[in-house]
Amino acid sequence: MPACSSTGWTPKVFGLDNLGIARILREVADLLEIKGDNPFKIRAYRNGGDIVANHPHDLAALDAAGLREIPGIGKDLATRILEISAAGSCAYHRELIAEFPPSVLDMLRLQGVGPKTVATLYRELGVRTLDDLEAACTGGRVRAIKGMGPKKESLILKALAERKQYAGRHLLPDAHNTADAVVAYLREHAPTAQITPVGSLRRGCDTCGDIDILVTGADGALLDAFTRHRLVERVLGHGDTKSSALLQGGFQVDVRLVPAESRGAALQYFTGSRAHNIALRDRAIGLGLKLNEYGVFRTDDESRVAGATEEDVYAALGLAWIPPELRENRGEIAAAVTGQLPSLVRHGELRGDLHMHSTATDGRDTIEGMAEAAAAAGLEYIAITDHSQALAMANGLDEKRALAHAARIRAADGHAGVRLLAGIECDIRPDGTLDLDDECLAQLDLVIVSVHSAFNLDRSQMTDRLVRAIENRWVDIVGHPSGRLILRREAYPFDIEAVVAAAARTGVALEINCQVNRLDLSDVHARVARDRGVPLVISSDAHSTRGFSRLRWGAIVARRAWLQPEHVLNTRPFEAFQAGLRRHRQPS
DNA sequence: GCCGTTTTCGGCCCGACTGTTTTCAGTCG
Repeated sequence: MPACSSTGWTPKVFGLDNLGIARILREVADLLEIKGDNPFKIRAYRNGGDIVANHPHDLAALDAAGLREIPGIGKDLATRILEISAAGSCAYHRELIAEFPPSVLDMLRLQGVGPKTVATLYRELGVRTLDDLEAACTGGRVRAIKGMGPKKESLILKALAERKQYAGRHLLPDAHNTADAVVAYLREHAPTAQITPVGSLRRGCDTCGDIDILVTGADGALLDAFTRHRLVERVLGHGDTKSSALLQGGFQVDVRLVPAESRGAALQYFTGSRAHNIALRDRAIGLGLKLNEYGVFRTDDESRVAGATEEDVYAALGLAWIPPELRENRGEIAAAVTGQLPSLVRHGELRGDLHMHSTATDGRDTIEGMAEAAAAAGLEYIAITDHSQALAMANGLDEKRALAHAARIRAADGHAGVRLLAGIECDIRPDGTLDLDDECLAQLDLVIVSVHSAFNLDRSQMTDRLVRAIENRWVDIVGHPSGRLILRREAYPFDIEAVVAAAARTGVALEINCQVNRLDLSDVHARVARDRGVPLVISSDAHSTRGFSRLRWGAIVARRAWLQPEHVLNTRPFEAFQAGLRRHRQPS
């Protein structure tokens, strides 16, 4: 737990949270790259940005010594982070902005446009914005530059058009659907080949930028077939071992052929995050080995040590096989060295689902219908948790209706062999009080509390709101605790440490909500909760009988958060689950 | 800019593909 030491603490005026700090560090890296600075310095800043963005604790609360304890943060980065977290920016960043207008960074995001091109366009043609760039291309000025030609020019124009059409990233389930369709198509053309999606999809990241598919046991004809897939809009590259194409809907799909003896090494290489792979390569070098996508080789005589299976590759590096969801360089390599990797929870281990809606409010199906669908999904128990009155739009329940609804749920207990709990998803008002009185909440079997309004409170107000709600005697679970909508809305600002501490103190569980654009808590926050001994639940928030299939995505988030079955309340049998709820615990 | 059982300097992951070249630089993952 980070603590503020007496030295180095600066009261914040324009302070930034981790994501804000990370954004500036990454921007420094981009600007240095355009400037043509030392590539390793660029990497240090970019790496620093990744570390800050994924750090579970609020770095603004640390002093220089505390920051420097984080691997990858040295003297200079610690200084920059302190400056940014106190003042909202740093002098070094401002110096770089003075050299290159920040609008040139938009150009870096274009497919096929890198830092050298951006620098050249700016210096030779004075291109500062995407509009400038479009004008330069249509005016034929880009092709006049040495090293560029008409193809480059039309490539940039296409990239500009696509940028307008597609935002770039996609929700994990959408990526899965597209990947499944492409894999099925490839299987038709190469029935005996081994075809596996890798990359961020295999790691289970909540969004995917593109889809990587690895193929063993096929030849170039399969790549030809891939480029003829009916959804392919544009072929970005087509060689002997790799083809890239842009699909309708904005997905970029890369298909790579690898020989059988390299399959494991390629699976590893194309699955691991950049940080995980760099750490593994470092480790290989330390062992006198070289790791690339073809295998593990001895440095001295280039002889092959491993490569056919992932297990062999990790074993050659002295490591246990690491589940793909953990390959983010967040401690998994150290755990693999000492044999302390977690035994991750699996979707099939979920016995219950604690968050769903029925026709009483905004659900589409009846209590009995939900019970039948739950049974079909292999669940042993569910909680029906309709909305409370504040959500008038959803026909939310007042105390009287909530209790009448609870009676109906209890009357259906055991329907289709499923145990039913009479619950509620009760709104948390802006001041942290709840939308139903305690007398009503006390008579229910399970109470989830959620924020559905007033997202614009400041950080301390939102933190107080959540903590106050958690402290209500009858609250069992906090639903979608951060309020984020992936690719649409950032999480509201709040202090995860304070919320987790309150949950730990009271025995309240935090939810991993499985709505595909929520996945809330996130992997990083769920891991904080786990580390503090807070119980978690994985819940579908189903609004119809089809909603139970979403539990799959929550299980992936849980795995990325290093959760084992014992960390997840709804892996327990019914009675043990009930005993784990806050209302049945003895007050401490 | 970071880091250290090869340590305070001198390393730092690396190969495929494309376009503009005629041997390679830039981009991407």
